[in-house]
Amino acid sequence: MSQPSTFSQRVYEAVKRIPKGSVSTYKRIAILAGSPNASRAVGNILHQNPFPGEIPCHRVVSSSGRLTAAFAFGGLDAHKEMLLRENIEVYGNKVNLNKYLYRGE
DNA sequence: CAACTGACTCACT
DNA sequence: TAGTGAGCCAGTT
Repeated sequence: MSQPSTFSQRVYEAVKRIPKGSVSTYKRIAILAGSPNASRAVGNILHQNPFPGEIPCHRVVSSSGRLTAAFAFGGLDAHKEMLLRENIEVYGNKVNLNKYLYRGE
């Protein structure tokens, strides 16, 4: 736990770090995981979602604040509902990154 | 071991 | 504004 071996492990940790009421982008997670260009890998890893409930993947959106259409829990609709539940306003299928984006510390 | 896929992003037309 | 192409990374087959 002190030394996450796989990139995926680091991705999970980064996603879990996102505070409630905030969102993060795949790119941001990739950077936190150690690879700024691994945005694709992040999406793939989250899609596997080995720990639904522990990994708030619904707080992870694309770089433009767009929600994912292939959400593992039920689709874009479920994704939107979860964001609304976190007090995050969703415009159509997008969120205001300028307002909800978690900039880390 | 090599190739393909995929919740991505950026740039150009 | 919208659509297409190329580049990058990790995991799976």
